[in-house]
Amino acid sequence: MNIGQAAEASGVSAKMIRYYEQSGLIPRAERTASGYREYSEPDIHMLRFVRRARDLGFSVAEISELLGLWQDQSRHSAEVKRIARGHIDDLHRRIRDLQEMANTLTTLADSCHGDDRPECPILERLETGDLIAAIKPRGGVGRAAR
Amino acid sequence: MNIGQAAEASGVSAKMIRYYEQSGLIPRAERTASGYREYSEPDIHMLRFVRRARDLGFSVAEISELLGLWQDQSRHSAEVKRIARGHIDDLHRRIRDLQEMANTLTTLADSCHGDDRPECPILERLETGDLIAAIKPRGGVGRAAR
DNA sequence: CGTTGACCTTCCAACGATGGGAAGGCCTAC
DNA sequence: GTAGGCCTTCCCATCGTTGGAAGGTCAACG
Repeated sequence: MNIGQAAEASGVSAKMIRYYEQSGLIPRAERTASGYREYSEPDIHMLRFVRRARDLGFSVAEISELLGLWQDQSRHSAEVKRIARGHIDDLHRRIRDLQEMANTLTTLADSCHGDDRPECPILERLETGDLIAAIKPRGGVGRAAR
Repeated sequence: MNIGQAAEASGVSAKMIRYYEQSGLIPRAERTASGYREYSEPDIHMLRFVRRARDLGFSVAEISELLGLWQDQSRHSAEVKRIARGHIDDLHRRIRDLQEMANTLTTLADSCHGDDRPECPILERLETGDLIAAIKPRGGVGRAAR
């Protein structure tokens, strides 16, 4: 199976398949005499595993761990669960940060008339820094969320 | 005021101040005879505005719009509100995507024994693709969230 | 006046995951 | 044999941010 067909079958773009191979997440694919990558059913299986883990927001580093455990018949499920829990915590942190931003900004927007006058509490608060509540005074809420 | 002091006073790192200047978000700073950037109170004011907008998760492009309106005495608050609402919608989309991931993964993790046996529903579901619910079948949930 | 250390300057690179595109080779159907 | 659709590698861009190297400047201290 060509890389294009593998991409189609797995839902991972050909670009990303090459990238995953190059970065060591997945093993080097077999090659035909002319240099084309060749994929078999187990390969597609693995690619789908990777895509589903990506859909759950796992980083490539985490997926690398998960793939290792997936292929390790003597794994302990506790290890898998630990990785999952860590990722869930990460997701919750990001959700909380975004929610704080949304809450603050919603309060600001609600207090803005939104008409053709220039007065605007949103700009005023951004200017004075009196961001009502819940905004951490320093330390990268905006950064952590990106 | 030097860039270091401006960074201290505004909460924007010197690195980022240079980057913002270079990318056109903020105007070119005054320079001393020896080439050092010089910042005055209004400059610090603007930098603080930028930092607060970043803390609320606005992109640099959005901040550019907001800065323009901030300095435009004939602005319409409706325009500011429109940008804010757009960003709030974006935040909610990202929150929803992350929440879906967290929900699915929590369900999976809850069903995993987490002991020293290899059996693990998390890996099984990643393998089979039967991700219980709420996971969009395709189309970059994982991508959109990053 | 000289040295030292803390600052500043510009330039280049990296992160993480992904897409775009160019230049060139291969394969298949007609 | 040729067209056009694949494939290959390589480089670039994104976005916001940080790190570092190489070199200039400034203030304080002896």
